[in-house]
Amino acid sequence: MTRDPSITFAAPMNEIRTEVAASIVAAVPGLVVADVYRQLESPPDPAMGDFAFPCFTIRDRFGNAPPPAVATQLAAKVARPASILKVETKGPYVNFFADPGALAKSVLVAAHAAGEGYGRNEMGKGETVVIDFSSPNIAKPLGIAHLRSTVIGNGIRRLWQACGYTVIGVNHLGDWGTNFGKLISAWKKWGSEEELKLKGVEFLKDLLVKFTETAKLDPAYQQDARDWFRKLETGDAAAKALWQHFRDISLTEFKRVYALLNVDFDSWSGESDYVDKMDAAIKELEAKGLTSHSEGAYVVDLSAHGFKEPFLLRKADEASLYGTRDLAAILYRRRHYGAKKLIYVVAADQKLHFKQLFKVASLLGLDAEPVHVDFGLMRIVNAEGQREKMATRKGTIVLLQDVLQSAIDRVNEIIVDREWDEAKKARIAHAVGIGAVIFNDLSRTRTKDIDFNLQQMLDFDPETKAFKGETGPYLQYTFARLSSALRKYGKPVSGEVDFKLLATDDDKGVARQIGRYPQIVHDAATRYEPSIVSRFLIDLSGEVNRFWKQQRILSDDAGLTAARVLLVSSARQVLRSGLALLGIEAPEEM
RNA sequence: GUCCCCGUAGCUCAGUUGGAUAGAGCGGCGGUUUCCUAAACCGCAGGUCGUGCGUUCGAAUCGCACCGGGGACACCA
Repeated sequence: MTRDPSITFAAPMNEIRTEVAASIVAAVPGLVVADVYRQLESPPDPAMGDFAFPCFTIRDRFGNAPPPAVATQLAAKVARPASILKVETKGPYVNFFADPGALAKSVLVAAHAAGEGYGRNEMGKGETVVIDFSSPNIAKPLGIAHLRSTVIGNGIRRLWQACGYTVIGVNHLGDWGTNFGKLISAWKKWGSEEELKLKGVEFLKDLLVKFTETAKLDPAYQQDARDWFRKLETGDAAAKALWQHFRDISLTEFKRVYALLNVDFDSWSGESDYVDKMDAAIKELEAKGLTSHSEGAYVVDLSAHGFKEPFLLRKADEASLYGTRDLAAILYRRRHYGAKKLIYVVAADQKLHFKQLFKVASLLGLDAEPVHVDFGLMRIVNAEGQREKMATRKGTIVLLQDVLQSAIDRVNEIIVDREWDEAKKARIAHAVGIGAVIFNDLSRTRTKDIDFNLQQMLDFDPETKAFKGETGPYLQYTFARLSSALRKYGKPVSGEVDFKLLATDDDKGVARQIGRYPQIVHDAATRYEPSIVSRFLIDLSGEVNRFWKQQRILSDDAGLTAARVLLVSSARQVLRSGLALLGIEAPEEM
């Protein structure tokens, strides 16, 4: 599916690939270009060629000869396409070596023509998707665990935009529920406007923790909290005013962190916005006869659909649950935005919840595709050396703001001697520090759990004062190097150059990576996997830096310089574009 | 107990959806700068792909079983 050749967009490598497939089909009657195209692989080592055709499946057309013999016969029959330099047999494979000039031309003409739009496609033209991400709980500080949903969601949002979709980014704030009964109850007992002003959300969290501990010993507290939540849900003015106050304080703090991360949302409607839509959703369920009572609660029985547990609509005390609000929200998003796809970027521990939710929604006839994009948990290693889920109540929370700040501090150590004014230093420290943190998260497959480790997150050598290895700063550094060379060049980049001059393996290595980009964007979007972009940018930067060491861009040879300037400017453009997809800035200098 | 995710070099991870000799980064050892940013580049060392069966011309990749880590399993979100 990710290699569906019917999806066409500016993917220059695919043109040469099609030529290769056509040449094989011409040599072996009966084969279909699309099939052969799909079977073409990239050899594990560029020294083995650019495209490889495995001969295992066409043995029957060669008298069931062993694959290596088939390869030899096929190679002899293939008419070499124009953009292919040579055709070689290696074991069961027929390998095609793209002509460096032809490869460079096909890639760079496309990249230059598309400009900043290179890599985008029109797959989703006219369609809308809603993506729910970040979605923190009010009255708890943003912890490092919130980083995952925020940056993965932001990445997916940008990827789908790059595929032509209209994307609505929703921050579904956790601003409703029994917790707020507890919080109000706690506030009535121990609240202090002064402390709240001083400590902000941290103070609200302390109140909740204190309440939870006290309530363990005295059940009367629980009852008080339930009463307060009921008042809140039935519109009690005093309760509502306090809730609004806590919400405002939290939001102000959250927005500061989002600004640091360069993340924004189209909608901030949280759970509370669906309180007045829950009854309508429940009525729809009732109209279809899907509701029932069980153990005092009001539920949707899902046992006929392979679920042991029912979907809870109302608790025994009539109070709503987050599932009820999620149900109202999913219907609203489909109807209000006309979305064909509803994406939820939420940790893997909620898989069951979303399976149930999606099932209930489909029983109501939801005609959109809901997708739970799950990701691994951020774990913390506790005092006994055991991994466990981070939890606000256990105090095992690392503040996101603190992590971001220490990243920025480290960059400041590096650039302290640069001859820049303070504003510029601050700007670059911010871009690079935040880039390090975001990339660290987005560079691994999203379903894997992560052990929180600040040291590892900010892989930093105090001796040389530098970030090392496969990091955000590595990509930014590569970008800055290229920017520097182009600044020095100082002239407009021409798209009309002699591509044959880009003849070295180093030139070809860079061009090949640039050519992969459109397919990378497509694959990363359809697999909801920003790390595909991250890995690609590492590969591209590796090629660029190897090139940088081995070759010169600016030289006395005007023709070669012009060609290499085009190559390098395209690479730089892809770096900036790819980093932007990940939500990472690309400073010109660092 | 049932279900889900993960297990690849000392550490952190890739592995083109079943193909060639399993690749990077960090850490270790050794190199590279009269020249566009050395936050870089090159080389060396380091692997029974958790274990065992099976499917296949071919398995890190698919199936089954087991081991280890994490998570979920109705009135929290």
